[in-house]
Amino acid sequence: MPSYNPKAIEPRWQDYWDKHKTFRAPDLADKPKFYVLDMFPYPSGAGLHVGHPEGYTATDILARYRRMRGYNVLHPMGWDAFGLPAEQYAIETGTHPRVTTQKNIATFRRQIKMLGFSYDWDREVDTTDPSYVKWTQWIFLQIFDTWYDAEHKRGRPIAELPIPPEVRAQGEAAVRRYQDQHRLAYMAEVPVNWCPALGTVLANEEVVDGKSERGGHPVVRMPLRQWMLRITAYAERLLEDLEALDWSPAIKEMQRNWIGRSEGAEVDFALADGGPGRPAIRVFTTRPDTLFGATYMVLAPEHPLVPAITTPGQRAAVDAYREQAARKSDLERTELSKTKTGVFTGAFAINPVNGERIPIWIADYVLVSYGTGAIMAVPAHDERDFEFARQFGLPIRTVVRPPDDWLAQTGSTLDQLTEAYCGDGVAVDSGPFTGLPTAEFKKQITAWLEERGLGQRKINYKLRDWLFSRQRYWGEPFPILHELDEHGQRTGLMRPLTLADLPLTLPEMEDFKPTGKPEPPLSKAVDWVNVTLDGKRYQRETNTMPQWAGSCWYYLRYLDPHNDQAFVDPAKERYWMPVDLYVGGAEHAVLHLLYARFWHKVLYDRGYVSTPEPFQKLVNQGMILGEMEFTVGDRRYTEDEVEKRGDVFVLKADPTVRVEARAYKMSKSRGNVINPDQVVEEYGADSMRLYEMFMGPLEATKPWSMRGVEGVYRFLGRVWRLMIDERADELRLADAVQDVEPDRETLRLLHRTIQRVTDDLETMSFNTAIAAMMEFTNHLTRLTTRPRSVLEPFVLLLSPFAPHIAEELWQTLGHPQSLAYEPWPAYDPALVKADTVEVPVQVNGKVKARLTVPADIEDHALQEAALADVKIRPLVEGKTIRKLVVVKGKLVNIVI
RNA sequence: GCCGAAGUGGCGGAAUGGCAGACGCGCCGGACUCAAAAUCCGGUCCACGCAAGUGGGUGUGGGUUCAAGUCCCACCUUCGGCACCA
Repeated sequence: MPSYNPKAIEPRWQDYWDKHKTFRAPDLADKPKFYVLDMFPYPSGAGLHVGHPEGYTATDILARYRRMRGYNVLHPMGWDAFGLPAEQYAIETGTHPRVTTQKNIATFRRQIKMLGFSYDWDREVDTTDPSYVKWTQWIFLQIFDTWYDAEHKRGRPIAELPIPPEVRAQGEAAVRRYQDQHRLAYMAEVPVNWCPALGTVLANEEVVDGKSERGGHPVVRMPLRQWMLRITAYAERLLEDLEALDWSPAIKEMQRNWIGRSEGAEVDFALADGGPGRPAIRVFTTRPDTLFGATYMVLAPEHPLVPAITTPGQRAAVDAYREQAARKSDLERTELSKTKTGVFTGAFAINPVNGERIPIWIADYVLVSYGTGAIMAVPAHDERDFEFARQFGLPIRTVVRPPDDWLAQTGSTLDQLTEAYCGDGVAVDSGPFTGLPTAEFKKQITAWLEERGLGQRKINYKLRDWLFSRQRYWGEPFPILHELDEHGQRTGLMRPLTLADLPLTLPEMEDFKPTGKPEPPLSKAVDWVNVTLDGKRYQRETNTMPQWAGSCWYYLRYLDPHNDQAFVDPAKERYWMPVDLYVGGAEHAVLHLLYARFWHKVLYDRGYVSTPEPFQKLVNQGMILGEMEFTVGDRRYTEDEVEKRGDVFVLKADPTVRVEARAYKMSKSRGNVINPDQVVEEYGADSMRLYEMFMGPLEATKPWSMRGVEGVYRFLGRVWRLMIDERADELRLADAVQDVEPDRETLRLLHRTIQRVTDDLETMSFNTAIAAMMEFTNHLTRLTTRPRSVLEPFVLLLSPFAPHIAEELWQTLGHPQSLAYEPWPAYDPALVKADTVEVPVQVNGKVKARLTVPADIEDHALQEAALADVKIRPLVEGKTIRKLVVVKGKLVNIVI
């Protein structure tokens, strides 16, 4: 096989690496460690997508590079294998999800192995494996066993939760209930997103525009008793600790927005006309400085005080509105938000700052789940309140003076606003606070309210507690038993399983279909559900955990995947953590990363991990789009049929027809999906890897191009021919390869290339690293004798990118061992420098001449040479030189 | 609407404030070949010109600077995220 034949080379080296366990990472080595992690895939039935190898190749290159730099590299792969699609498929075909899942994993493993990634396959994890589930359940029990000590800002064992004496006085059951209310994992009756088509409840995050994220099925709201994780307790730390992480500003911002911290005040509005016993209405506001402008209040329709305050005359209208709101999904609530709706309750409240009576309304633009579920409405300074006030003819009172140009621009006057002014300003019409700027007002009014017991400073978050249960079969069972009384009814008390009881595996069931009701399929496994323990009867929890559970800690299991005594050995955890580089798609920017960070912090508080954050550096690879398409309406054209005229593409045949030229997201329906199997079949894994890295910056969205793959394939062919005799029948070195000293320029270019590739690897600029190697290859191609001392380091440079061809060449160059642990080539800075350089000479910033001068030329010599140049002299003669800029060894600019 | 990222040849893209377009694709020409493919060599931002050359050019308009794709201000477009969060 004398010509480059990846099909012959690649499987052989993959076998070699497998057999020799070349990439096995020793547990605890003296070497510095480097933990480089990919977001593990969900093994879907569709097989690997070209998007997967993009991130995997990037991390693989760095893993191989770091090994050569002497690091102990941890580079693992596994399967996020619980999840809806496998179960959906199972329901449709009657196949057990375990069967489908294992089949899909086998496909994914084959495809990933065919790309030659240097994973330590001994560390492979599968979230559905009972030995993995065991520890997912164990971690859940740790969360269950933890309460959040707000004072010390950390999670602590539930046994350390202070029990108020009045609770203790009520006895053992009361204490347990009190504890259960404070656990980080707790059960609550919550309005959930019930999806009838999927037969499950979905997390808020799994609902997009009122439809299920998977499948786009409609979702309705209904109250249900569910498991919740108290992620909100960690909101502040999740926010603060972002600071020190080496993540892209975009992702950090997305997480910050999701957490949605806002600072303000809670203020109590007393009910008018009420006796001393009537409760006050508490609102949250970020603008306590606008209290004097509050002209009405709004409660969420679900607010618990609504029935109590509604006057008889308004009851019918209020009840009707509440019922209507309850039926509406979130989608309908927002979609119909063009015009605001609401109903007056008939009740009035007293504005605490001025004693004014203001009406209390209910409206669905106020959400029961945020803040206190009630607001004070300041229509002059809040867009939503302004719109509502207009709708219902409520008074609008300006209490912050807008800037004059804003008034002019909007056509407003101080008394007649045409829209709400939401900016800062100086207070007007605000009693004793009139004249204060917004920030100062906020401070003073908050203190004023606190003194009088009317309010206090308050921080609120958009982040909600995490709905953690699903009504599905294919997930981790909760390791929880519900206590039954003598009548077989649940008492509400729970008993966690112990480590010895784990893993609690799924019962084998003939029928794992959803029940069609919010009753989980596991409830049908009667034998499994009913348990007697220590003479007491229990029922197992029949919900299962969501897919996120397994992915919240898999990066820890890789450290010690076969340990059956602990989820990870503490010494190994200390050695490897944190993850030095985590690469994956931006679709996980918020949820997976936030959930994993939350679990990690709980484990950290409980002393099981040593770092407060799991992922030190995070990089999101960009999306790979399909090939460029030229379309007019639905009609597609080829590149040859169109041309560019000015800024747009038109048909060659009819230039009046404008052609849409762009690349689209790959999708089955569009028919533009690229299959990695085919690419590897045709060009080999090395070309696939190289192309995905050469397309452009890792983080950019970029279109696929088969011609581009061909381009890098040709490059590898050129590299091959640099060293291999193509005409020979046997694999042997070309005659041009000789043990001679390289010429000066070749040596310089070699060192320059080492420098460029090394620097680019450090900054993950893979595309330019490849360009540098291409340039060097072009130089070597022109040489008739090619020194071995140049080719060998070059092969090492190439090896992280295209490992199969590099191993093959390395072996042919006479090395019997894999190059995986060869030292990375070093460059000599002295050799990188050229002897002479070309320096442009500008006159008034325009290049007019070029000088070839010694690289280390002194400024004054360069200046003289520039002025003396034949092209420059006539341009400057007789003119006054106003300024002369000399950039050392780089450029001369003469300003006249 | 708000937040974030990005706009450079026919295409993907490259450029610590210092020669815009590296590298690759495509295209044009040449060599090799009976021929083709493959390969190798050369050319390829646009306009004018036989040429030497001249002028223009990094989404638009301004600004800072000896010098701006790069820095500042305003705007336009595309992509991604959030979206009644008080």
